[in-house]
Amino acid sequence: MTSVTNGGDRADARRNRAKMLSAAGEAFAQQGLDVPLGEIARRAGVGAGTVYRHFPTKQALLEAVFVQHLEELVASGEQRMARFAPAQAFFGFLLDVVQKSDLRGHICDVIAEDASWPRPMLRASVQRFRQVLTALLHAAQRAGGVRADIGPDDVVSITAGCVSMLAARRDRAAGHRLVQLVLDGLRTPAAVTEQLAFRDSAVGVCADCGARLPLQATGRPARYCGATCRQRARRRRLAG
Amino acid sequence: MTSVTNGGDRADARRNRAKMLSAAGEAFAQQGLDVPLGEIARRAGVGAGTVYRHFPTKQALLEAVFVQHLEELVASGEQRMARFAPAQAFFGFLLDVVQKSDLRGHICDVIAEDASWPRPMLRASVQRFRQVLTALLHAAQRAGGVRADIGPDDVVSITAGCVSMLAARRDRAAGHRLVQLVLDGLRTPAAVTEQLAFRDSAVGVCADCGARLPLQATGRPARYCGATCRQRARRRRLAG
Amino acid sequence: MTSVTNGGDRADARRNRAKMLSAAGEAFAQQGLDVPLGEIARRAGVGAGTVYRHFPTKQALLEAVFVQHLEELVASGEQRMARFAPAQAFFGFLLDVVQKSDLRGHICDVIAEDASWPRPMLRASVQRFRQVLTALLHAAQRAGGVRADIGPDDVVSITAGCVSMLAARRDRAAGHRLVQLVLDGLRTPAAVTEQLAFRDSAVGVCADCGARLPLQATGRPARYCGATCRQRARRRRLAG
Amino acid sequence: MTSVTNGGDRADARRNRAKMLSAAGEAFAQQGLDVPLGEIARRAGVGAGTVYRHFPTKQALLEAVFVQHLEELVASGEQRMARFAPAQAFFGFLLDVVQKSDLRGHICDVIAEDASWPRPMLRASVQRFRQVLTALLHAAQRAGGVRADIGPDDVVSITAGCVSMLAARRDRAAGHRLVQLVLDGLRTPAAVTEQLAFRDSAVGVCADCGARLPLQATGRPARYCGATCRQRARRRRLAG
DNA sequence: TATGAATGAGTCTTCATTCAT
DNA sequence: CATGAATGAAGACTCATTCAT
Repeated sequence: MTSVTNGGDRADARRNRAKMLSAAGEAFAQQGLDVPLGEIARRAGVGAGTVYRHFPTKQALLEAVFVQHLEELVASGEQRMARFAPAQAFFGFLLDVVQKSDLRGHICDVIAEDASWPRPMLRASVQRFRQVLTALLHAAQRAGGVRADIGPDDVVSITAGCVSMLAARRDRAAGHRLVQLVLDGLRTPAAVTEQLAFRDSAVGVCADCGARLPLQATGRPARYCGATCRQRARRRRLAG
Repeated sequence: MTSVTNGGDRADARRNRAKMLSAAGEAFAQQGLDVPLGEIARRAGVGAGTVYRHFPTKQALLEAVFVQHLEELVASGEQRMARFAPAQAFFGFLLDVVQKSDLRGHICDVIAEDASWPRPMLRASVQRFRQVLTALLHAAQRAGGVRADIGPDDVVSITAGCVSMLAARRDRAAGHRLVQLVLDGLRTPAAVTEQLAFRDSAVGVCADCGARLPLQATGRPARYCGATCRQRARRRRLAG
Repeated sequence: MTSVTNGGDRADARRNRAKMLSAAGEAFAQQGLDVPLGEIARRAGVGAGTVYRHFPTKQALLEAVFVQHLEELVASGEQRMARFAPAQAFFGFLLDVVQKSDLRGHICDVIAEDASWPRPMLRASVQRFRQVLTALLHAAQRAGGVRADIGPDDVVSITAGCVSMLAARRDRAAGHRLVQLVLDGLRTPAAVTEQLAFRDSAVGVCADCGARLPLQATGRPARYCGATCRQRARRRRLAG
Repeated sequence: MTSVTNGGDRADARRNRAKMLSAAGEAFAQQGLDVPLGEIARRAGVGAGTVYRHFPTKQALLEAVFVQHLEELVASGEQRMARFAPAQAFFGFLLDVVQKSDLRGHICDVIAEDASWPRPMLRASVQRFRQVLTALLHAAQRAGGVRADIGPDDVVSITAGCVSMLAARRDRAAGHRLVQLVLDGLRTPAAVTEQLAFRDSAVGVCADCGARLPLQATGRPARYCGATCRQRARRRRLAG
């Protein structure tokens, strides 16, 4: 569906395309948007011409990478919307966006609607992304978990800022704490106080996505809102 | 072309150097770090060779631009430290850093201590910058205006994030509001609640830097902590 | 995709070959000899590999196009030799060559004996072409319709020049007039004078190929030497 | 005046520019318009970047070559117009054009007014060229030396054809004879007959440009109309 | 066998850096 | 000392040709 070339039915071609997208994503993230195409080709283990067969220009390749990234985020957002409480879904989504946007912050320029990226496919993906984001935001606002004076553009900007914050930080754990701190700024003042109170006692809030946890009278207090967050936190601990 | 005295020549050279630094700063900000050196020379109204006489490589020029930028920030920070109350000085300084770092966020990579920038002069400037920042932070923390669990690195990261936020935003006023929101996250929980309360009644806090204002029983309530912030806010209103 | 019988497969292959030759001819004519092979394959509706199955290199394809072209011209020349009076046959043949060599003059390089085209098949075709041309020329010279101081090479050169003339001209009718004018230069001086006199009265010469017409005492004077020329002229009038 | 760069005052730069133009002219003529720019740079003895400093694209270089060529022709035409009798000037000019257009006929595409060459400088040169050509043609027609039913476009086409003729011919002398033959087709029928008669007796016509010579009663009959044609014919003999 | 994906050498073009004027 | 011309290494992109499916 996201292919630039139309009917590439051959299995090897599809595999190559995936290899290139993945290699390009890593290369852009590690070496910046100026990484030579030859480097991407080398990482993907193909010739330069093969890259051009699939993506007519370097710009097209970059856009394909972004499109793929956005679509993963959209899928994740839609799942959260269906499974979690509004505020939990919203903040979990934002964390997801920030953590998966390792592309040294270059993704920011794309998420922020920018007239200089006119390719229709990318534009459509950006729109879908913003739709999901807006839906999550409004639901969370209706549920009282997010300040009412915040709009989708604000959320996008804050997200972009968090990505930069993370990119500028070698210490991932510290970075994550900061992201939490910044995102907390989006909560309603009441919710902030609540959060702070809870956090002081280290009880009642998911240690990963920050969503409130149902208080249980007995048993060991839950630290995470579910298996997903527990696993994510664990991976983060292991990754250092 | 040559002036009357040898001393005049040196003055010419200094003026040229300033022209180049200024032109380079604008060029980097507007066209990114990939702007050709010829373009910078053209903006400065000098030949390419002249740029090389003053800066041995393009990298050196870039660093000189950053050094100048950092030194301006340092000077501003030292003034604030001398003139304002700790928290006010700290937050005013952060706002200053964010607003003057129009270099589309490229400055972030520099402020964040990075091993790939080994030039001693830049390194020294970065250190001075971090010293001022640390002093301001600790003073504000001792005064109870800033959360105690925040370190200098965190502040740098947050600042970098705010620059990105502003860069991704066409609407400057909205961007500024967001920056305020994020920086508020650094205040102590008590201070936050206070702020929020004050802000609701629109009294007692500088509308620009957010520092607390001395409550006066009579007379028109102050909106700004001083002439500087009033002027800055005015410029922002005029700029739209 | 495969037909019913093996014989059918061979027929398919022959049809494919014809499609490719025709597509290549058009492509070379319209876009020059630098047209990509992929473009030719696309025009022929086959894959690039199929072209290579039939023609080992692009050069070979080009030569096959020329061979086909030359053989059509040879066939046409032989027919004229058998059916028309010598001068009429000669000039008609030249017109044919010029008009069918729409390949923007690229054919010139081939017709002119050139050592850089060493493929035997092409060489044979060129030889056959020159044999026919020489036979027509000599016959016309023996018949007194063409200057005696002209050799086959001269005729080839003049033909090439006429093709260029036509190619440089958007107005086909005007181009055709010029070709006539140039070819008239090959006639014997006496014939030229005759022609001019005739042309003044618009009688006695085929209005298309310029061959002399038998004068008839009665009846409507003939404008063309035969149905072929009449038809050709008509097509030209319709094409504008 | 024809420079793309504006104030290239330095002597070495001007010399380099001339070297490049000359090298490019030869390269285009010998290897066609597809000759790599590196080859041109090599012939000129400069680096590839130097070519691009003077001519921003390959197309621009090609056009500069044509402009220079056209301006030489224009200058030659204007001199002839001032010094010779109309018909003599006209035919001498055409010979000049044909002989100097060694660019394997590629010049044809340029002389023939073509919308795909929109650069203003080239366009201006083409216009000047056509003005001179038209002036020469009309003067010769008024003087009765050229058929009245010929227009400037016809002359351009014929010239282009002659260039191709010459290009397809290794034997320069034979080529020259053919050009004469074709150009004679432009003379008035009366002039043709005259020419032919004269030529038979080898008296009274310039052996190079074909202009009539004043008959002298005594002394050795003149073979050329002046020193220029004599010299040109001699060069041609030596060149073989 | 036909297809079209992969290849990589070759081309145009840019630009940091050097150097003659 | 300033200038801007020259350099050439490097990058984006094309396309003839080969080869796996």
